[in-house]
Amino acid sequence: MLSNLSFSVSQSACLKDPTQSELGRKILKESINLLSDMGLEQFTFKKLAIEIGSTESSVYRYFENKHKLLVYLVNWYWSWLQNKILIKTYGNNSAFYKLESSIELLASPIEQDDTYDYIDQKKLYNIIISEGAKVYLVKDVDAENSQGAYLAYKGLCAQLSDFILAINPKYKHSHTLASTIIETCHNQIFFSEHLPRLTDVSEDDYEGLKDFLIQLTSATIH
Amino acid sequence: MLSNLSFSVSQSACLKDPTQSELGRKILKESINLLSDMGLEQFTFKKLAIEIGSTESSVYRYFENKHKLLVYLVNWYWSWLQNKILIKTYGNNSAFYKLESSIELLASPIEQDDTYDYIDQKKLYNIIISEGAKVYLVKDVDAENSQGAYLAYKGLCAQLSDFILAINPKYKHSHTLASTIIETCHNQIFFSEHLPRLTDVSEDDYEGLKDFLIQLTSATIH
DNA sequence: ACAACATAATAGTGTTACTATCACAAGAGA
DNA sequence: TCTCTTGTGATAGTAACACTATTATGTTGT
Repeated sequence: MLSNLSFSVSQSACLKDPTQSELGRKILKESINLLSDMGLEQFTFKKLAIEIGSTESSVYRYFENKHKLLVYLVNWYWSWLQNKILIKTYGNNSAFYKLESSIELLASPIEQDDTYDYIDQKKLYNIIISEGAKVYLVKDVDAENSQGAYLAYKGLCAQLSDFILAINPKYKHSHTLASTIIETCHNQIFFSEHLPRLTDVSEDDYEGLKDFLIQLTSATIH
Repeated sequence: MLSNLSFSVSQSACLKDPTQSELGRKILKESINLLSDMGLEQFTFKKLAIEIGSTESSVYRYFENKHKLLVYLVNWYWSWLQNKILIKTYGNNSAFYKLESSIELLASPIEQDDTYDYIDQKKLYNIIISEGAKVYLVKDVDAENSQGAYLAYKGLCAQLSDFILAINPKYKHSHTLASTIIETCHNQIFFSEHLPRLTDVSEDDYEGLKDFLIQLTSATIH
């Protein structure tokens, strides 16, 4: 069954696999709640420890610091999304359908997938939109990159790039366009919620955003 | 002379106008150096104070905190850039030329403009690319927005939006496309330097980036 | 000569981001 | 049963950070 295809999350961001223990899963669950509520800057391991009824030092056994925890969560999302795309585009559909489906998955409010009860995907999606870029907008991006911190993002980008090239093998900017689609999606949702003068997308108007992205993509490729 | 047109920077981000005193100008100059070198997270007022041979408390008389200082600098850049665009597109040129010129200014290595000797524009451009998004990716974005922290960005976006509408008055996503162009420009430069698998733009290949953006824009609008 | 102002110098506070150590409980193997 | 490991809790401590407050000093304008 394709729908049961599992995916793996890179363990390079954590010291110990948080999915394998009760405390680890509580850390994931509660950090998603707190990050989604208060944002990365206000979030601390102290607050998290209080929330899960544990201690700072216990949290540090799983993650070196809050940035690594964010990297883990963002990677989880990228891996999960790529998996969703693979499932949806499996089979011999047209390349354009595949790209369109990917954009739809990227720019859609998440439906909860209860396979992972320690991950609230709607809240995780909020975190991606508000905090996602912070995983790479850091001084030691190169060091983290060489440790594989962004492999899942690159995988997703490569996937979209392949769909683009299948539509037009001569298009020279498939990766550029792929990452533009991904980033624009999050930016525009953020703008629609907080800086509406920067966009024509209305709050929660995912259809409008999809239309924009699909029209932009297909016009650009051809 | 249009080239001498002056521009004003919103003073809402600072407690006292830093351009009006020797210490204020030193704060601007040295904070640009430090931010460009070490990034926002490692930057502190303590380090800045040492660098300018002053004290933390003196710096606090100009800016409430380092985030406000970043907001000031980013606003300075947006205002300066919009001014550059106004100068370059003045007169009855075609709308497409105006949009193309704007993209060129956005996606170009800065030539130093020595009118403001306390602002190193090349370093400021680096800060925009690596830290720019952090001015709005914060929890209290709505509060800062209502205090006018992003007026310059909105102004620039409105400017590009007008050019887009002059080309095709029926296009429904002029603001969305405008902010997409701006954000994509910075993202892709960052990717080309740090995460090359996410882009086809090579490091320092500003021409390639311009070509991508102009082709994307003109294909999308028509 | 005096007032107003900008800056320097110093001190202090609460929080953050860790690191270290020790104690304890559960389970696994000998 | 004994012991060894593993995971967790409890406690303590440190350096840096993000401020706030106070007082002193020097400079400028009237």
